[in-house]
Amino acid sequence: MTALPELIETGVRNGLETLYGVDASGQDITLQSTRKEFEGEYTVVTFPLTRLARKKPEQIGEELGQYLRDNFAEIKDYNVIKGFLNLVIDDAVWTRFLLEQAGEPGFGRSPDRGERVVVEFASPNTNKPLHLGHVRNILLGWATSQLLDAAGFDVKTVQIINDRGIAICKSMLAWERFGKGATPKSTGVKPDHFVGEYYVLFETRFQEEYRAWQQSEDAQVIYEDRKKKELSEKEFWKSYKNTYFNTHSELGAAAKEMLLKWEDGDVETVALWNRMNGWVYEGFDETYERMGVRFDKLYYESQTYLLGKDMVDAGLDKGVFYRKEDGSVFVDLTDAKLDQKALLRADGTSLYITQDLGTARLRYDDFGATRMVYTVADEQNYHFQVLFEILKRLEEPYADGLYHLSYGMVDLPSGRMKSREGTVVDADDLMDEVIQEAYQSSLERESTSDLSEEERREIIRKVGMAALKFQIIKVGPQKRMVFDPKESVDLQGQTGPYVQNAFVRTRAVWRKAGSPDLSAAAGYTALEPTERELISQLYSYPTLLRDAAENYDPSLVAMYCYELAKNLHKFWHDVSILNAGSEAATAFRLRLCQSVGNVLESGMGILGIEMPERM
RNA sequence: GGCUGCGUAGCUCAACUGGAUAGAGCACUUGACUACGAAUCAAGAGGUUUCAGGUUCGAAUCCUGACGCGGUCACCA
Repeated sequence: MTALPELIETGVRNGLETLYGVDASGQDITLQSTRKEFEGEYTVVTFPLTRLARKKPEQIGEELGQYLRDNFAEIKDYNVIKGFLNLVIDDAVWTRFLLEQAGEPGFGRSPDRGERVVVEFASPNTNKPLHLGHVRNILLGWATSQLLDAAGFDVKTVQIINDRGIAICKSMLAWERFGKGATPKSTGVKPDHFVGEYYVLFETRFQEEYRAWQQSEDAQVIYEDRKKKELSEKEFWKSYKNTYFNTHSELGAAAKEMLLKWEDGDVETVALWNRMNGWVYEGFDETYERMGVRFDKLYYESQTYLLGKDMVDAGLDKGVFYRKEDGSVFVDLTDAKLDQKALLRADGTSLYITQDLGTARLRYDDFGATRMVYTVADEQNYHFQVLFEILKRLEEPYADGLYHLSYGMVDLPSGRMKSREGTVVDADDLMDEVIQEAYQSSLERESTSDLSEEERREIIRKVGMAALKFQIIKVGPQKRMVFDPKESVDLQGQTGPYVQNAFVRTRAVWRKAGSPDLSAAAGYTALEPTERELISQLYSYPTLLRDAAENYDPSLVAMYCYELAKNLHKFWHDVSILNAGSEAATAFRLRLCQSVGNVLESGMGILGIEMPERM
């Protein structure tokens, strides 16, 4: 069976040729699904055809509609409204599709492409626990990886963990000085939070030190010397903070010394570093597991930050890069409307971008992937433009398959999250809250009262996580989004639980039906509008998945699932299944429920959302 | 300031990439459970798509300008 959109498009082209004698092979046919208020499933827009056919849009619609109806059994009828030709598909097409194709295992998924893609997401620092920003990153990255998997790619998920640098040294120093040997175990604090507390403690102590110093004579001299008219004293000290850290601060000096010792491989320092990072990973693993994401490989900056120098050499040989007199290496990207960018310092040490060059190659060597997706917030758009341009000029074999999955930051109603103002929303707390929310909501219902405590807890977990995940994933990646943690996460309306509820209904009716004989379904021919709507929606699932994958946009899948669930609810309300009046109708509707349920489970599964059998 | 992204109902988001009367949910008003599950359904109200021009059969979408809000402009990561 030819896919309907292709069938219609070629039909239109043939029609144009037959009716008007014009060659429409190069003509784009504007085809869309028919809006709800009109009859039909597909709509051809005839405005663009006026130039070819040299007739009015209405007349083209009329003539084309007749041609299509007469020549294609699939097209049963048509109607024309202004420049829109609405086509009514024969019910036999829908029933055949439902009974023969929609139920196939893996329906909607594309066949194997034999192409590998690496998807990076999460990639946190190790000095603090994960927060709401990471949550969006992780959900988006994971869903995209599953989406690409459904589109036939061989997907590997990775992250690069920033486990080195001054930040973790601050935590280490604070723990060493003020921790008195406390451990996550001895305090009962989740290990990554434990480490984060020492990072915060460092900042607190540092601020105390800084404020005390501001009263000193030295400080006053500096202030008098450098103050600017437009800055108040308070603002001046705020802007001077980094300089203070690097020049006067005792704590700052100690932290920097610790970093140097780490870089020198000092045994004690490295041991402490390992210990504290170990705690962090233990905590992260718990969070990842709760979120339902896995990684095929972890990269650590401590092991990769020196990479990329050989690629700089290769670039110099190729003449893509150039060396300045002081020995630093640059690339000139001004002809690509980008800037000049440093790749190596004068002292030969590497930079962030150098490391990214190296890890790109490393991933290629590790996986042989021809595509790589980087899930990183849009504040790094420029960085990735530069990175990708450089890799292209180096003629790396994967250079054409690079994609920056850029996403907008998550804002609170009060604006951007700021750790200094203590407005950061913790990932673990957030999950606790939504599950608590689902628990409260479940108290109002009796539907699972016969289940064991453990089963009910599991359902509540699934419902809460679905609410959280769906709320975040349903927003298009590029869009900055507002998330209000104080406002309870919705469980009704356009939400994850709403979709789950539709799924649960499809299962409930099957439980009730027992194990029925469905062979009578073939005898059902006259579809209800709500059934036709559901089936044509199922029909579009494979295309939807391909589109979403091509655009790296899981929100399209979320919206699709919502729409499908919505129609299932309407169907549920409009028609009777077990008391349908005929064996054929009951059997057919059970099949329909089954297929809708499967697709909902498949689509939501791609988003990392689990479906409960009951709720 | 240069570059860049965004601005849609009170709020959170859509709009199939230029197509029909700009759609959903939340909140608000109203109706539907002795029915296969009411975490549901149905109905109402809510809009000068920031503003001003332009392109064309047709603009939330493309172009120009203004206003507003982000991001980014290191031999930092």
